[in-house]
Amino acid sequence: MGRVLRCPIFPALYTDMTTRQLDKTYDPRLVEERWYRFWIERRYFHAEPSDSGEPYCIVIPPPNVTGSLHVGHALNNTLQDILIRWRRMQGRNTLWMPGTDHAGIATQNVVEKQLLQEGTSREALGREKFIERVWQWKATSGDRIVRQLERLGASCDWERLRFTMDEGLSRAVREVFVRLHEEGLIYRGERLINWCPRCLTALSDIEVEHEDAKGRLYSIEYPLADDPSVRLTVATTRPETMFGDTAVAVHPDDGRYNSLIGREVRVPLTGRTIPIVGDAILVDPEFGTGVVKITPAHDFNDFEAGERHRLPRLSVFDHHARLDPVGLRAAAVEQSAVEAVELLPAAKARPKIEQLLRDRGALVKVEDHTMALGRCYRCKTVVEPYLSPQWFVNIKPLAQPAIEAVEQGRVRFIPEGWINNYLGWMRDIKDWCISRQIWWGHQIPAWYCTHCNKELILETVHAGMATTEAKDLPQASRTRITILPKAKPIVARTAPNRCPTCGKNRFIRDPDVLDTWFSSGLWPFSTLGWPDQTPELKTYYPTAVLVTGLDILFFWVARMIMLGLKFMGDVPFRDVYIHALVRDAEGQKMSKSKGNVIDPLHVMDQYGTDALRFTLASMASPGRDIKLAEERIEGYRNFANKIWNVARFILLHLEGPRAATPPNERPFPDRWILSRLSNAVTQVTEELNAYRFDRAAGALYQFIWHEYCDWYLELIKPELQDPASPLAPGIRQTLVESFETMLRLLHPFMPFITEEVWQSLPHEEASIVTRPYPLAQPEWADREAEGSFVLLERAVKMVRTARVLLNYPPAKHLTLYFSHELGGEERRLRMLLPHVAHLGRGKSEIVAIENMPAGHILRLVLEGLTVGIVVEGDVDLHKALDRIRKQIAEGEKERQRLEGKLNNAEFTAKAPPDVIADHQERLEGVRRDRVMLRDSESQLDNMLKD
RNA sequence: GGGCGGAUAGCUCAGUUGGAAGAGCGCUGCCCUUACAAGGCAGAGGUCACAGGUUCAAUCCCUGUUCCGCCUACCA
Repeated sequence: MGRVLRCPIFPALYTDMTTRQLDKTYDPRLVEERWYRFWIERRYFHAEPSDSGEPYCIVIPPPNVTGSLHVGHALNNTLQDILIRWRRMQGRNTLWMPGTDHAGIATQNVVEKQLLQEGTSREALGREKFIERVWQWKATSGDRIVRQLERLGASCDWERLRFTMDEGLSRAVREVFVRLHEEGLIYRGERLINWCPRCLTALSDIEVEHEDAKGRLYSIEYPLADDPSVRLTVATTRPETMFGDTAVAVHPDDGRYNSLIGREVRVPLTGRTIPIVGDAILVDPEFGTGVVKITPAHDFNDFEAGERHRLPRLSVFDHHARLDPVGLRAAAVEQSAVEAVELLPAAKARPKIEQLLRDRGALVKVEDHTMALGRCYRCKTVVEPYLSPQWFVNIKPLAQPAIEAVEQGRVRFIPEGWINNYLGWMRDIKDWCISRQIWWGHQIPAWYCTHCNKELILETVHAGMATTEAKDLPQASRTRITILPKAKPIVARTAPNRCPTCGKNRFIRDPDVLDTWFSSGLWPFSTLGWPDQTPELKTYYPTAVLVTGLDILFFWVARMIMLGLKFMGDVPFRDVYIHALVRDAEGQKMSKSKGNVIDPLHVMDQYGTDALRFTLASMASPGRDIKLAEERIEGYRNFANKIWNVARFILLHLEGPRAATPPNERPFPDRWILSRLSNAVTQVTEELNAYRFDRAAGALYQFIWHEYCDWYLELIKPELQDPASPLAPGIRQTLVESFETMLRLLHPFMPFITEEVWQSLPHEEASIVTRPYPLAQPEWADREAEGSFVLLERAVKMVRTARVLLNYPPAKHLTLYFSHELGGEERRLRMLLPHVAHLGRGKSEIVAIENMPAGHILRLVLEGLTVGIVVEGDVDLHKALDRIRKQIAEGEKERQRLEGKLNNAEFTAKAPPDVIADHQERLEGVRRDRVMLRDSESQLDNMLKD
């Protein structure tokens, strides 16, 4: 004990620990940061296109710059790092491309909150100053997530770190935008879009999260304009939108109403009359009253119905989703009603409207009703369908090739089940709203000639908004402009010099920025240098695999496939590995508000990075969410400690000569462990090839703990502890060799402890990081040794069981007789007996013989193996008798089951021969054991009577 | 409303081209045996959700039911 660890490469690494002894427990805090720096200094993670080896590239799902490492990141990046480190060790030209995402709305929110605390706002600052401020924020805090990924051990090529707002990536964004616009695949138009009244921006369809909410269904009577005695009853969940109604619809085949089509009804509380139209798409005559109001400016279905019937659009909300007095008056709402509801958000306006309708006698009934509510995915505010001019991608032409690529298997999904999800979404894809009314992001490369579009550029956001804006917002925001849909944009890579129409050079740039996911959609090629044809692009595109969570399948994965195919002419990645969501131990989604968040940084502090990584890998079974419990992490912390102590053991016993022994001269334990090791190598490699991280981790755990530690180390201890042992040099060699191989096998999963331990072993290379990944050694496979082990294990377990059963103290001498009924096993058993004696614990003298001496001998039986135990002194035999009776009962059940089966004519006629032979063999064993057990039972009985 | 996935030991989860049910944690008992008590050894614990069907044989394949997740959707 007490060897000094010294790093042979960088002795300085250990200067502060030169007197450090190998403690009994592994302390990750002492080693992790040190080794990470070592790896970075040696540039092990850096890749060049000119490097040797088949390229293997993964682009990181760029975390938000605002992000802090959460357990989902930890899982995602652990899996990527396992793949990358594994492939690097296999000699591939391995690039893990890292980067962060500017995360438009999220980042803007973070900085805005800061400004609020400082008593100011982005509007007061103005656009340029604000953006400057965000960059400043990014410079100081934006790298936090990068440092946390380093902490996780992520072997990214940090020299290539990218950011979605880098100049290079921004150039790619402009290039893509311009080209798509040139092809007519990007257009600007006034549509109903999802609007977040808190973020004050448009959202794409998938940025809206749906949830069921309790609401009410209001039935309201609309009187016929020319005959108020006839009233149509309309049901709505949102009575506040009725002011914007521009028609009511009935089913054209509905005999109750179709004669009324073409006549008009009066909208209650207004001076307006609107037409009755027939619409077979919108109206289900079976539902409700069969009459539907149409509000094209505030409902997606109604918007489309409005298109079909060329109805006007009346917007009655402002951009804070409050009832807008200007809009209300434009909709001819009665003054008293306007005063009652103006500037109220929908939820507050609803009871007032309910009262107004009641007073008017227009409210027929109100029922409880559940409805789907959309919320902003960033701030959870209820989104409002809102009419405004926006930019869109005409997505169908891009979607088609992306559908085919997956159908043809050019992009594989793992697990495959998600393919249908993907295809279903892609086939039904809607145009993508890509403009956002925020400041932080890629500003749209479109300019308007202020001369030619004079009337179309307004200083207010919406005709109805001026009043509310002036009231609520500071001075600076009033300069905000709205460019009406009819304005003609000039889309270009750089700002235009002169207007092609009028020749003047006064332009205003479109104030909108692009959806964050527009730039992340280019990530696999923009990070590699596109639009330039760089060596990186040629070498590493298409990338090997994308590792991601399901939550961004549509946001990100689908768009990368579409844009990759469009601009690179090839898929961005061959495989998409989709991992699960990490939940808490109760299966709840982790969230700050629930307070059930497991902080990976805290976990790493407490248990070590390797323990966290191994836990996540172990639990990454496909198709099932991960319920992460802290006890599990603790278990793998113990596993790390186990490895640490193996290293201590080996260093302790390494003194003395080592010699390579020819395979056929190796002692049984060495032959056995090498055979098992080769098996583990094969298994781990196969599982990694199939992205079965859980099974690979399981195989490693099983091999290292339960084969290597529990059996191999115990088997060789006597030889190592015997200074005169002629076998010791060979065993030492196998010991070091097998352990080093095992460390390499484990390294992608537990990089820190494997490096730490590896460095303490004799070695020539600089680091385990660049050592080759183990290959299965066919010459190590040894069926003979594996067969012997099975016999050994049985014999040892019997001796151990016997001691426990008899309550036999370890110090008390035990004489054991073994016999084996199977021919040919006798010799093998004799060879194993010294090991049995040693592993059986305590002092044992073991003899193998065919005929046991008569007398006070207790016999135990296990699968054809019999052990006779000479009992000395007083022992409690009742437990042993109970055990034997239990065995007899179990054997009896098994015997009946097997006999029943073998007596079944159909079974013997139809089952495969090997199955039948197996059954027969088992039956023979059971019968044999039965004789011995009965014998033991009566012996014990007699002994107890004495 | 549509689609997908899950239901196996007290807990978290593996597994089986259909042929004697597995791990980790927890629990019980013994052991501080000079690598490791964050350990060792020996145990207890399961009609593999329910009901049918196919088969010589079903936890596994098929059908239906119940419960739980997730994705998706315009039913006012």
